[in-house]
Amino acid sequence: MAMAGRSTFDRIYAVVRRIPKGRVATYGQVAALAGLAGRPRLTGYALHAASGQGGLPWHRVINAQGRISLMGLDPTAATTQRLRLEAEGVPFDARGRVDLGRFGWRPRTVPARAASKGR
DNA sequence: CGCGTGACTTGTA
DNA sequence: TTACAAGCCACGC
Repeated sequence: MAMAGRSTFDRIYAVVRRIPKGRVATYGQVAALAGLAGRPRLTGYALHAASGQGGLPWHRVINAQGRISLMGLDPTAATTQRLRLEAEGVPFDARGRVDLGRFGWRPRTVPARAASKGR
């Protein structure tokens, strides 16, 4: 049993684990999917608390600017994050940003042909 | 229980 | 394009 008292953090972890490989999600995106719309900071907080958790693809979570927030906090971890994403096929541009328009995660994918039309 | 801080976001200048 | 301010909630002291 256990599991009854799902903490806010656990919900965030569940969402992060759902991010497919080769895609990235923003803190706000994760927060919204976790039922915490409007509270993106909690996502960052949860990830910080999960620092060291194995199996958690925390590196797939970046900020809305397509940038790695850890830059000013833990440059070392930021480098690791970037390397992991590049290894999964997520490229960074010269300014160190990811094109969320192409590599941003799209949950509930495929709105029929609406999306397949473009491209 | 109160205050400050923060892996954030959005809006305005 | 960058910089500053306000809103938001959980954790640590």
